[in-house]
Amino acid sequence: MNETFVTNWKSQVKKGTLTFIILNVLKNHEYYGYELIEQIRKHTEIEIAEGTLYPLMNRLKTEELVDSKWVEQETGIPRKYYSLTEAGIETLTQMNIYWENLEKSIKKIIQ
Amino acid sequence: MNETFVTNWKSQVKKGTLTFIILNVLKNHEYYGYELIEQIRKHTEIEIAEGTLYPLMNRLKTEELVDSKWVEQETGIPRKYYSLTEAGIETLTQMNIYWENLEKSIKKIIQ
DNA sequence: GCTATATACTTTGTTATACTATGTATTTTG
DNA sequence: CAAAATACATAGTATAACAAAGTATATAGC
Repeated sequence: MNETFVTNWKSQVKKGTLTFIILNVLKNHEYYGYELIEQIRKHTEIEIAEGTLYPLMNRLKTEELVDSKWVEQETGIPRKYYSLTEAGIETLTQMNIYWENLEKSIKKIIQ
Repeated sequence: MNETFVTNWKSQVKKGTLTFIILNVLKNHEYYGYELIEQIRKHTEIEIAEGTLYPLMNRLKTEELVDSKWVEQETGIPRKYYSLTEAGIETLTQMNIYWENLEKSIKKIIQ
């Protein structure tokens, strides 16, 4: 079969959806980068490479959709915690509307 | 607000979803390129640029997921009709599984 | 004590793909 | 007769996921 095609397609699907997922996850809870990867891997079946997440978080910060703060640990490496900004919440609202619409459209096409 | 971000995000979401949508549309019906754009615009709210569709269809043909045939018109420009190949159907099955999973995961995260 | 693994963040280079813009050609509409 | 719609095509640009590599600390096994 065409394994490369499907593999590649999955990676393409992540463009956009990852941003959307991350922002939604941060809606109710602060997380640090490594934790985000773990949480999403556990609760969904989506694998996020570190080389994907950290640049993504920096983009979100540049866009001022998320804020970050370093938190020193009693033991171990300091963690950078991310939280949604006001702009992030507003943007997420728009994204949720678009996604709901898209999801319905696709569902309609599939069945 | 951050309009550019959302606009850009929508374009990113299309990467991957477009391929998925096109293949699903072709599952039950043959269409020609221009018609695909129209059908999808009417039935969903997804806009596909011509400069997006035609290269996409060529990729799908190179990957042997779709086949195409020119059909002369009694009047007007000949149309290139696309249909799914066997490989296309199998690939689509895999994609549908992944999508269903992703959709559930996102739904779980959003609620 | 040493090594491997896990944690935690970063950067560089590559690749795939949507989009803008432009072009060709035919047909229909005002 | 000009403009818009139909129908396909391509070149160039921008974006984002990913692999791979690196830094640094902590822990578990031998």
